[in-house]
Amino acid sequence: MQIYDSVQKNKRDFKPQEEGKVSLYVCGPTVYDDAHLGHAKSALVFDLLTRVLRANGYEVTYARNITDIDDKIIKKAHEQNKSIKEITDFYTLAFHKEMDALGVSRPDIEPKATESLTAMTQMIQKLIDTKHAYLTDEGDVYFDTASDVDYLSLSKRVQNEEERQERVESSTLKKNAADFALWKSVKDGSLTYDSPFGAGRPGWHLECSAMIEKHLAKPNAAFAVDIHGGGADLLFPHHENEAAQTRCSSNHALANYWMHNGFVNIDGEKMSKSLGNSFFLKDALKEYDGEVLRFYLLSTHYRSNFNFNTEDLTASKKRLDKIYRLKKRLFGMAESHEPTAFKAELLKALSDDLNVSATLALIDEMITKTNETLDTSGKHKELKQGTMANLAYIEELLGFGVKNPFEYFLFGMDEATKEKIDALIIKRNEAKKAKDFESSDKLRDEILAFGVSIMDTPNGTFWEKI
RNA sequence: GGUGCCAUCGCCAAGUGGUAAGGCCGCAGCCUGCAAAGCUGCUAUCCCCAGUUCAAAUCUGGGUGGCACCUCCA
Repeated sequence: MQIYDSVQKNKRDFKPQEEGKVSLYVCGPTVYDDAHLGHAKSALVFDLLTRVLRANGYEVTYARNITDIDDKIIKKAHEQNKSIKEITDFYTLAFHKEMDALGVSRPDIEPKATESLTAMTQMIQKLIDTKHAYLTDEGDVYFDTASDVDYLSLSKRVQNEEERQERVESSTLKKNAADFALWKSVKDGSLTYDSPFGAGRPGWHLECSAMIEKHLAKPNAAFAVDIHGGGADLLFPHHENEAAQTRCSSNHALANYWMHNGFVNIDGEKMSKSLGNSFFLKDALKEYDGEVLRFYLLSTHYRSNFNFNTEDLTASKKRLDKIYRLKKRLFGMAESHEPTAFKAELLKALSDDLNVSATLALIDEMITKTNETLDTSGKHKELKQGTMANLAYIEELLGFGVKNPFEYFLFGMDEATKEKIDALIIKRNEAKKAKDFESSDKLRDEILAFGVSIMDTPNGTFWEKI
């Protein structure tokens, strides 16, 4: 398997530290608002990664955190006159529901900041003991970036002299502009947690380092985790700071491989709430099957920037439809347990830094070839069983085609409408039988008006929601 | 200003030295009462210029045009 390392900036052969075992940590959401398409993209990318790693025989331990301590959460709680926990529980539940709709498997470990405070304060203490952190007169604890010779080695940023010399306003009492908070003292009576450094709240960067240490790191390994992932925006300062905290408080570096997924834009513009509906995942899920969104968001390579628009989304839906039509065509067939060339090629393509485009090309070629053979004559038992195995592998690796194919084509249709359509189809077939094509075509137009397409086959007339 | 990424058919998008995958759209055809679905065929020399090489979309240099990060952000 090959993985592009966004710190070394090249594709590297993947080798976990411990034979056959992979530890993966991904920065998850701050639960103060509904998830947007960018959250979906990130979750989807690392879901795919874990599937491919597992298919390659690795035993993967995947952790993705939930940030439930944050100023934005507190602000929202105040605005809505609710407790912090009400807010975080609500958005955590919503996040899970939406990820489920996208077919994103749950991580093995999902640590929360509120449940990691001991790990965090322990890490701060270590950093203070080793002179990598200092306490200010106001009770804040800052990481001393000047004490870490490797600071900025991750993002390869150059700190200019001006910045280095800068003495920040006396109120913050930071030694260096780049220094970041490990613990913020809070005296205004709002939410605080106890710590040896006084009441306050942990700095945001800290939780990931602490959680990794607590849940994934092996004491004697050179790297705390094999792979660390997240959105491209997190490389600096978030991951830079995480890396600094870990290397200065323990005897290992944070991660051997770094993976950063590209950003999602909407119609060429950076996402913002002013753009309205499609910003939130929950709204997109009202309009489209979660699996269509999954297919679409994964169809572009994870490192590229992604430009969300309905035209491309429709093209993706049509591609997914083809998988489901083949599933309908072979519905009920047994599945071969023999290895197929297709499965090997699929895994090979995905193992090349998640080359989804090459993978989708393989899938389309497989579908076309199968349909072509099926069109020519009846039998082909072996082909059918092999194809069922191929489709099952596509489900396992990519999560495409996991639904009942008949139900898939009914997305968003209520019972009453379905009954109306079925009734019209019976009427149309009667007209067809009587060779009254004028009536039957008129009835078809009525059916099409429901936003469906219909197809006459030797086995009867079927319809699909477009 | 600093750091970095990108530029392939109308649209989406692979391909990182050996002569341009795949999908959507479009056109022609098979099938069909007609359609739909499915299948077949057709559609690019890779932003520009110069260079390296037997050979470049792929390497180098210079342009031009996008974009991201540097502040909370997936």
